[in-house]
Order: sequence, then C-alpha cells, then structure tokens
Amino acid sequence: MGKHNIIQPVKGTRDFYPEQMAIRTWLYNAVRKVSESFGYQEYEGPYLEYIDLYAAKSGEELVKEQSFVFPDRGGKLIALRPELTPTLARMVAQRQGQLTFPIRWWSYGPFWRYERPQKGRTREFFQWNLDLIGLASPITDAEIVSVITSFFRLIGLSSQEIIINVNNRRLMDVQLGKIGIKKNKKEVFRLIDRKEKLKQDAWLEYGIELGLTTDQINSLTNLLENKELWHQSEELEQFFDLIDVMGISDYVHYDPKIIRGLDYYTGTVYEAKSKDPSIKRAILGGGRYDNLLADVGGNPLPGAGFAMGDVVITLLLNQLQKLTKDLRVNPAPVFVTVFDDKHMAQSFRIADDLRKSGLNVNIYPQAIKLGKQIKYANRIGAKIVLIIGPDEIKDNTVTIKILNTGEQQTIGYKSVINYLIKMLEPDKSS
RNA sequence: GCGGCUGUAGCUCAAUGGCAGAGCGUCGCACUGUGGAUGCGAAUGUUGCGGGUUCGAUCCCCGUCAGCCGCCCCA
Repeated sequence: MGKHNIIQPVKGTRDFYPEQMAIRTWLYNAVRKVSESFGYQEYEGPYLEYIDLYAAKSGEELVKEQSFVFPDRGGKLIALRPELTPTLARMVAQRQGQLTFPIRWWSYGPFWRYERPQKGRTREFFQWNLDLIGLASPITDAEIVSVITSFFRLIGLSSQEIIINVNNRRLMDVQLGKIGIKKNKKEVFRLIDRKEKLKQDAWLEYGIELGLTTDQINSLTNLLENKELWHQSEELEQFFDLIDVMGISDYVHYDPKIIRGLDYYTGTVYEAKSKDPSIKRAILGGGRYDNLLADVGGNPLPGAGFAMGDVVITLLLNQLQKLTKDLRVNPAPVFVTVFDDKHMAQSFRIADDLRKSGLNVNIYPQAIKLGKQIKYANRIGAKIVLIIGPDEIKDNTVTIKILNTGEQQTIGYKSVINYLIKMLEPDKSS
C-alpha cells in the first residue's frame, strides 16, 4: 500500500496536478494571446530529431553534454530536442521557395536538457519561441522586444519587477577591435558574459589566461561600464529610438555586459531578468541572427527571436504572488445533488438538460447524505448546487443554492436553465 | 559531470542511541432535506532506499536515490 513502492518520476521532470496544470494552461493562453496580437502564426516541430541537426549549430556542450540521446533500431542517434532553432531553420529551409517573407512564427512546447536540476531549472521544460525571419533591421528587433513587454504587461509584471537588458554583438566586436582584441573573440565574449558572476580577481585572472594584456583588461573593464556605448552603434540608436516611440523604454535598458551564450547571435541581443535578486536566472533571452539557414543548407536568411522557459517565469510569478487570480481548477460551476436512489433519475435528467444548454455540470454519483454532497461541492469549487428532492419533483421545481452567499431559492423546472445561464454569464467572459 | 546541505504522517515541521510526536489537512459524529464555523472522536509512518557499527539505529558510519545551493551551461 505505502508509497515506498511507487516508482519515482524521472529526475528533473514535473507532475502537473490540476492546480499546476491550470497555471500551465494559463501561461500558454497568455503566450498565444500576445503572439497572435502581433500576427505571429503558431507552428510546431517534432520532439525527436537526428543529433546531426544540432551537431553543426548549437554549442558543442548543448549537444554533447546536455541532450538526451539514444540510438534508434538502425543505430542512428536521436535526440530529444534541446532547443527549437535548428528545427525552425530546417523547416524554413525546406520551404524557403514558397514562404512569404518576412515570416512571423511562434511555438510553445516541451524540451529536454540533461542538466543538474535545481531551482528554476528542470530536465523537462516548456519553452516559448518566437521568431521574425527574413529581415535584418532594428525595426524587427524592436518589434520582438515589444512582444516581450506586451507579454510582461499582460501577465502583470511591471518595469518595477522586470528589466530587459540589451546589447549588440557587432558593436562589441568593433569595440574589442579598437582595444586591440582581434583573436579569441568567442572566448572574450564568454569573459564578458561572466563579468557579473566572477569575483573581480578571478575575472582578471581569467582575462590574463585568455592572453589579454593588463591594458586590454582595463580598457575592457571601462567598456563594460560605459552605459553610453550604444551611441556608437547606428543599429542600437535606431533600436532605442523605436523603443522610445513604442513607449516601452521603462522596461528596456542598455547594458554592455549582455552578450548571450549561443554562438549564432550576430547583432542585437537581450535578456530579461527579475529585479528581485533572489532569482538570478534569465527569464528569457534572444537576439538577432543573420545566418540562420547556413548550417542546414539553405540560403542565408536574417532573423531575430527569443526563447522563454516556463520554469523561471512561473517561479517569479509565484514569488510575487501573481498567480492567485481566478485560475479555474474546477471547470463545472454547477453541481447537481442526488436525493436518493428513487429520485436519482430526475437529477440526471436536469444535469443532462443543462449540459445540452452549454453549461458544465457535475453530479454526485451516489445517493448519500445531502450535507456531504454539498460539502463535497464546496470543496471542489462549485458555485451553485441544485437540489432535487421529493418536494421539488412533486411541484416540478428545482432548488438552487448559491454557495458563497448561502442564499437559496426554489424555482420552476422550466426556468432553471435560463436562470442559471443568466446567473453565470459574467463569469463566462473571463 | 564536480563540490556542499537536506530527506520523519497527505502538507509544514518537532524529537530521542531505548514504545515515533504536534499543527494543518483527511475521515466520522453532534447535524438521516443543506456546505463553510465550533466541539468531540478516529485513521495514517518499513523515519527516502540498501548495507554497516551496536544488546538495540529514525539518530552514528558507508553507499545509493531524490530535492535544494553553488560550478558548468542555459530557457
């Protein structure tokens, strides 16, 4: 009997009980609403891909260390998808000739990464991907960031709670050149990425290991503290102008330390973080890539997009107590009781009539004490309880009890449906 | 994959090298045509799992699994 013989869930996975599933669905609906409000189309790729798809493009680590990989019966290596961008590249490349560019696509689905699970990080997670492909322009970057801020607003996260930090890789490339850093740029980007994480002396040491001179490290440090550096990038000047025009500059800030880990970013990059220092992980990250299809054999196409995992955002919303809004766990507001075996048929009849009229209706599947049935209805979150006993059946009426006020009245059977529909109407819109 | 902390009832957590505890929740009754409140009562544990030390281990030791924190990486 005990729980000791229950087989454990796979490490790093989550069970979605109805309460959590309601949150997951709510998040998905918010994502869909915002994506579609900007005209993005939903798409989806397979959850399984040959590992070769990732081998060329994503970072080495992502494929070798962080993917769930297994051989199929023919010995070919299959990966549970660790990210969507390579799939997107393939899907676009396959139809490159027939798509109307620019395309705006979004997707929300499961991904798997073989990582050490901890707070804000699981091995199985959901990710929102949104991309605009076919144009290389700061306008598209600004649009993507605008989608992001719309999303934050929709789910109730203000610029008090969230910040989107922006930088540009081309700008950093030029600036690094100016201070004589020409080689090892990928490594230096990594060094920049870790400025905030490492302690100062550890960071300096890392820089020296990369072969930088003390002068260069000093120059780099100055660079990374220069909040006005973006004025030297025409792209970013345009970008921030647009952000201003769109009225979202309260969320968006320039930060020369933002560089992003993925290799395929080429231009403007950004990440959103919580201002609450207890959540250090990025909520979402994205940027411009100008060479999306190169590795899957298509003609090069520029694009921009971002990805947001469900774990950190849910964690944040939980912490800020923004999830308490009416997340509907019980879909049926109406609860029909069963008086006794003799009068059960009438209860089933009315439940059926109500369902035919479009109402969601629960019925107690057993003729036990009325008190228990009402108690149960209350527990599972019903709003209205119907009582059909001998008196009601004799008079051809139904007793309606509203649970949160306790008031109750008996009305004619024929008017019950309209009465309930009217009563629940304001609820339906939400 | 590496380093650290933790694991006791459904949940939150006490406790002791010698009979396993509380609060909350659950269930029952007061209340056989009416829930939430109150009162009374009840059930539930191989103390994560496996091994060792010991007369005796939930406690000490080793291993393992899982969670959390950090590294790595990133959503």
